[in-house]
Amino acid sequence: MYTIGQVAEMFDLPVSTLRYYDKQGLFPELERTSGIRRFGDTELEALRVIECLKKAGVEIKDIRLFMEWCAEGPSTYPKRKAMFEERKAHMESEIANMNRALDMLKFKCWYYEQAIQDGNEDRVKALIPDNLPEEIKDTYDNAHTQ
Amino acid sequence: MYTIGQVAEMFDLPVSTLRYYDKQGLFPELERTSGIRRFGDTELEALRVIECLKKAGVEIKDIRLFMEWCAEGPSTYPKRKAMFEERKAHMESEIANMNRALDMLKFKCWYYEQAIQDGNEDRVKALIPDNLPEEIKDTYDNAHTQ
DNA sequence: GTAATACCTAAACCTAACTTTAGGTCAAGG
DNA sequence: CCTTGACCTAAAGTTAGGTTTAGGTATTAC
Repeated sequence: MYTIGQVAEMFDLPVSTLRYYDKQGLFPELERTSGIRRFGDTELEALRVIECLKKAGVEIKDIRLFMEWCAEGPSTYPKRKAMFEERKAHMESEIANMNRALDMLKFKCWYYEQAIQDGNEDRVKALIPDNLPEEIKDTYDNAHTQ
Repeated sequence: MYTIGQVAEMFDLPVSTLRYYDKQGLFPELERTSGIRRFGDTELEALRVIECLKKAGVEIKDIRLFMEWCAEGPSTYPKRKAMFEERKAHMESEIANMNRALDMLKFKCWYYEQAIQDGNEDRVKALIPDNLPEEIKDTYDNAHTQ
């Protein structure tokens, strides 16, 4: 069993954030002794899941839902799995989006490299979109589809 | 030249967002005729860049900076390129992070699939972290490094 | 002539996820 | 004793990126 301060240090989070998570219902099984929060294995595992779900872009209220399902027992396995499946699909499309944005950035880097060499944008502008060199053509195409 | 309403339709953005962008200084060259905004090629190109930079996680105030550099001319090419380079690096690490989060999600999907089949988490919990089947081991390892 | 539109501004409001503040309890150290 | 530090609460404040509201102008449609 750990105090809020110890957990804050372990997870490198401010104490205020842990209190906030608690208030949002993210630790439904959290115990207290004379008012003081006592974090156990359940809460540490919850925090690991919270880190994962936050990275996956899940809102606090949906994380709370998940934690409530965990407290409810095996009958909620399908719901929990469905939540992860939905997030997985969402994340995959996010990553695809970001890869397109990344290609735009790569193209812009290349573009300004040319502009710096030429001292102006005239030549490089004239290359777009049909006379780009092979080295950058795919990147451009990928960045500008959809 | 286009009105704000036409541009809103072209980019599928609310008119209020365009006014907000203007107020934030994202169109430093925007002209007006008797108070009415007139969007030209410069502004349409700016909007394309804004979409790109927003996807890349750039804040409005940094986008403004970029637009000001564009208005300043060729002397700012190196600054502009540096901004894209910095964003590119940032984005690459973001994508790497997201791929790790994705692996966590994949693992959780697999985990709950097992739990559903077994009716409890006992067997699957006992497999972690050293007795995982080949099919999921790499995913688990990738998700739990760092 | 009047009503619906499209434009304008300034300022208030909104949401998420925290953080900060103000005020209070309790135990240990000097 | 009294001060320092770790804990507590409720409530107000913060930030980003908009959105909504209230009030006004100008043009077009009937």
